[in-house]
Amino acid sequence: MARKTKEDAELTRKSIIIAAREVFLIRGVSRTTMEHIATQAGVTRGAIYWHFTNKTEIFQAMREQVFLPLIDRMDDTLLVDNSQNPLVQIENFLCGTIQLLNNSLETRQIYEIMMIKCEYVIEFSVVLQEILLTCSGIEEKLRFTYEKAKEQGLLHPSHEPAQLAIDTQLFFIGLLHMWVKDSDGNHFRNRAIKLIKAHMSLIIR
Amino acid sequence: MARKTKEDAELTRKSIIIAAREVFLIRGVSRTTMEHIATQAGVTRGAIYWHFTNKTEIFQAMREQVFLPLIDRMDDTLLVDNSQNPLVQIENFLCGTIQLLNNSLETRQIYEIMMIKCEYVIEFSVVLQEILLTCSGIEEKLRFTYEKAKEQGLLHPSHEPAQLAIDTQLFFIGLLHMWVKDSDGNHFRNRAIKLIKAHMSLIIR
DNA sequence: GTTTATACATACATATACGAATGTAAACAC
DNA sequence: GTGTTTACATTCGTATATGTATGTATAAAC
Repeated sequence: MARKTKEDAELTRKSIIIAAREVFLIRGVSRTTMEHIATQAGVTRGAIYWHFTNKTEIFQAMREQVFLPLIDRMDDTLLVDNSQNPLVQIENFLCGTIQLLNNSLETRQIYEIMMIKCEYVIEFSVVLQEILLTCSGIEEKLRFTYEKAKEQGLLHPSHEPAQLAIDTQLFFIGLLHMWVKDSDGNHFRNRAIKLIKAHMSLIIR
Repeated sequence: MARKTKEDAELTRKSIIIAAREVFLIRGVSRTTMEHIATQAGVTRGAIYWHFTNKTEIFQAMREQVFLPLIDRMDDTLLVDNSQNPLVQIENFLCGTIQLLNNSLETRQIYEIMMIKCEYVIEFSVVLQEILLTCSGIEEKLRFTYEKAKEQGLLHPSHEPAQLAIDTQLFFIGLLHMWVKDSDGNHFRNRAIKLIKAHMSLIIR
């Protein structure tokens, strides 16, 4: 059909990513075909192959929409802002992530896709490596913040920042996984904020 | 070919499940075909269709091999054995699971498949429900054990058994997920036991 | 205003997967 | 020892997915 302007082309590119997200969520990444995505986006496979070389590239484009903001927000909340109580900073970061999941359908769906609608085979091993790297980054920033808390005497003397950082990180990874799986919301989604506060209260004294 | 005895048939059935596990691990559940499994098992698709109606049924048969023992072991460690310190019981249960993963290739692979090589689409929603149910069971049993600990004065007065149970559960879910993803072993696998002890030490006083 | 590159749609060739139907030889029941 | 069922292997039809090649109309470059 008719060629479109650059702006139009960028629009269809984005609509393809949105369509992919919607179909990934329902059918899982492996089982969705280019045709599924094309139909959902209201284009043909030709359009998709013009913008992306294959499905993995669409997946990566989708993933960047949530991971880059996550790291930014983490830096903002944990590293930059130095005015607050470090423990409150951590709590704010964790609660902020949950609130983001609650408020942003897009983020919520992409998390769900990445956690339970995707098979991390060799083809996706790069993604897995990136996830591990991101986790290392989170652990480091948590440790940094817990160290600030220790310096300010907010922690129990026997608690080591490194241990607390990992414990909080694993708690939160577990929470995110259950948050995603608990689509009814009764077990984890509705209680997430309370669970975070309870976790932090275990650490304070 | 020649018909085999009942024992032989049971053997091929089991070899199909083993083959499925090996292929699932490499290619992911969605991307493995019956042909892949058949080739790996040294049989034809005909044999597989004789023993199982479809791939999901093979997956379920594989899954039962680890989930039923898990629940049994949980009951044994947390509920039945009343002689020990409840907090030690919990630690033993958690460490025991990690040791099982270390010692049993089969368990390790099935966990990996269930966590990062499987897409939980509608077809597998039953599995997801079962996982949530199992988690509820774990939480309940942890709470029961933490209540015993509180009765014995082993907990800090401000710590509620219900909160501790969820915190420990989420910590452990996170640990299992990272344990599986960390195939190099440097970040989580080698440190898992230490991390569990650190987590429990946060609770003791 | 002509040319060229772009942004797709369409068509095609190839490969793969599934489930069912059919074939078959030996185990088992009698 | 014959009939029947079992435990598969083989074959077939159909559907679906992929990537590429080609067609095409227009935006943009000049």
